[in-house]
Amino acid sequence: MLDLKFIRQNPDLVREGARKKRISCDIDAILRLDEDARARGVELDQLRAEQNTFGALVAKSPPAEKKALLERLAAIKVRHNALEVGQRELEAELHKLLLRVPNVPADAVPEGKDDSENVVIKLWGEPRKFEFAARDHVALGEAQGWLDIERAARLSGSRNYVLKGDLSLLEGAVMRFALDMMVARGFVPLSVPTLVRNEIMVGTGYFPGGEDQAYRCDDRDDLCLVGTAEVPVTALHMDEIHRLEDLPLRYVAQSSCYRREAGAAGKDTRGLYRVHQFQKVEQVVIDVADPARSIEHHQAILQNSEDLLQALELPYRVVNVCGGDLGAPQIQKFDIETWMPSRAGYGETHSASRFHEYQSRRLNLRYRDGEGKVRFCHTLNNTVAASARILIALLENHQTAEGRLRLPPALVPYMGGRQVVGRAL
RNA sequence: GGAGUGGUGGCAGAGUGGCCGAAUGCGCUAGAUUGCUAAUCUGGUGUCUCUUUUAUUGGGGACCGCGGGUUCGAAUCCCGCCCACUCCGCCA
Repeated sequence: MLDLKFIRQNPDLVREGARKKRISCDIDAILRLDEDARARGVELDQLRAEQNTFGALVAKSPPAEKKALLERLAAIKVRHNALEVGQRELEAELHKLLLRVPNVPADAVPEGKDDSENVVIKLWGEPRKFEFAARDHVALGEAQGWLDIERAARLSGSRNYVLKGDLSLLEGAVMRFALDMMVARGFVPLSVPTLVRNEIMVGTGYFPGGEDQAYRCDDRDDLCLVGTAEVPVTALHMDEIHRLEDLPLRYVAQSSCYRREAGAAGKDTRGLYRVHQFQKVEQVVIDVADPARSIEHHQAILQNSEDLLQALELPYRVVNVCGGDLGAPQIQKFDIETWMPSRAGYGETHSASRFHEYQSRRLNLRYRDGEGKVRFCHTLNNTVAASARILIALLENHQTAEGRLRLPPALVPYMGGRQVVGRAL
């Protein structure tokens, strides 16, 4: 959410930001409502002030004077109530619109309509050239008895999977490696709920707008399954005012992630690429409202994930996500795409976002600065490792000619000291 | 799921219709005092918002879990919800 004052003072900047993101929103309607609401607010405050002064007199007045006072107060109340009802409606409407105003993207965000116009800013590693007929992760996984998609479909429908044996262990190994790496870098590990209140989804910017992508409980419970640990971790300190010396907060959390993938029918239907449930280790940073510092954090959390991919010996590229592919909440986003031979291309595995105050304003997540002023925090997050997709990359990039799987040295200690797993096919 | 108790400022805790944005204590903070530290004394110490001022400042309004209601007036009374705790039941 943007500051209403900011919108008032920079309407063109906000309009231009929305245009760049290809998100429609009616700034003029907001400004009109805002002006109207403030005018009514002033009048309401005046009426309340009168009410307060005369009300206090009632108690002290002799009975003879009370009647006149009460009559006067009754008149005030009539006007007040009429105004107040309208004011409530106005404010509710204003808030509704405000929730949908997109954050203003950074100048460094490239123009573009969708992901095809994201700008590659870095390449690392060489895609491997196979001197044998390479299998895709499904073929390899099924041949090794590591992957069972058919039975998973019986349990839970399409886009689900069962991992078995060494692949199940490998999932745990990657997650634990990611977690350990982040803890070594000073991030505080958290285990958090994956079922959160509706309010938390709004606070982190997923609602309104993303309802179709989230699994919701029925109306017995006001709960949603999160698509990422970003949600509960970023919201952990909502409604709090942090002391300056407690910032920055650096958190890392592993969680299950749930995505409905509505509207993706027929897209990426094979294998583990687009699934309803996966494991992910996520990093979240909460710090002071300093744009330069946010940029430093952004670089740092991007680097963390690059370091992980390099340790896993997986070729990747970093893209600067263009306006049209950016979500409403982000100032800027870098995606990391990892080489996946079966796609003959790079597939998105990480997403590093910078939000400024957009989330913290919704979450009422604040701190007291050096002058004692209360301000909204800046928030950022990035994937460290997301299980299903990182397994695709590991299986496909590190398969051997015999159909076995070579493990990068970083994972060897997490797989019982083995350097290769699976039998020769 | 049933029965009960409770939710007040950073924390503890008083407040049961106007004298309450809220006692008191702790914490924090500034100053005084003391060779230093500790202790003691004095002052300050919530958030949001409108308005005024170049700014400091001044004035108004709102907020005592959340949302409604009663009343001229609500932290206080009533209703709904959320949360916590205790007991019972059920269950991994």
